[in-house]
Amino acid sequence: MLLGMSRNPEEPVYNRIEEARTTLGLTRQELADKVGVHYQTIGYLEREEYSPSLVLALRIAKALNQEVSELFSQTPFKKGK
Amino acid sequence: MLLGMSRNPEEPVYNRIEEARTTLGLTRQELADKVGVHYQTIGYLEREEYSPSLVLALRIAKALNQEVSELFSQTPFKKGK
DNA sequence: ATGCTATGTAGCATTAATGCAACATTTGCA
DNA sequence: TGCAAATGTTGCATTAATGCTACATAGCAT
Repeated sequence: MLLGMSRNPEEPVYNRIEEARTTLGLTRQELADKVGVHYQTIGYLEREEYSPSLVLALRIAKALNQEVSELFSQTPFKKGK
Repeated sequence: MLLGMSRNPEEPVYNRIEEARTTLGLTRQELADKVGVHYQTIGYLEREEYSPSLVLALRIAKALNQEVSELFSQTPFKKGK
């Protein structure tokens, strides 16, 4: 009825969170504070260990002044946008 | 320690899935098949009983030929777009 | 009326997303 | 060098999202 094996979903979602975050000179902790999650959560997302809920994706997009479609994609991003 | 009370989250996300779906003349079952979920799941989303994962939101947007930001929002939609 | 199709609802099981704590590692800077 | 901040990683608990089954209801044909 239990197993300590979370972290590692099925369907990948690629993102540019780290790129957009560092562009704004923000630390993970600061971004986490802005969107109201733990700083580790930002880490998991940047490393693409799992994909966010839609609500979180919307909050992050707003915090980073980007469109959801500019930040997240089902297909890998090319270099330098 | 348990309660059969799922269905009913905290933070609402508004959407136009039903509007976009009927515009295309699709049934819930058909949309569900296109995005690979249960037809009830589409129902729960349209009634805004919970919000989708980002992956599902991306798939739905693609199936309905819309931008994620056109389909989902943290603030209610006005009438007729 | 009968029947069919689309939709609403309820339960319960499973899995992914997130919180949170603890500790390792890396990097920059005094 | 060493310290401190930022980040990586692990483990476990909790909750939301989804699957799935079953049944009720509503509308629209024939």
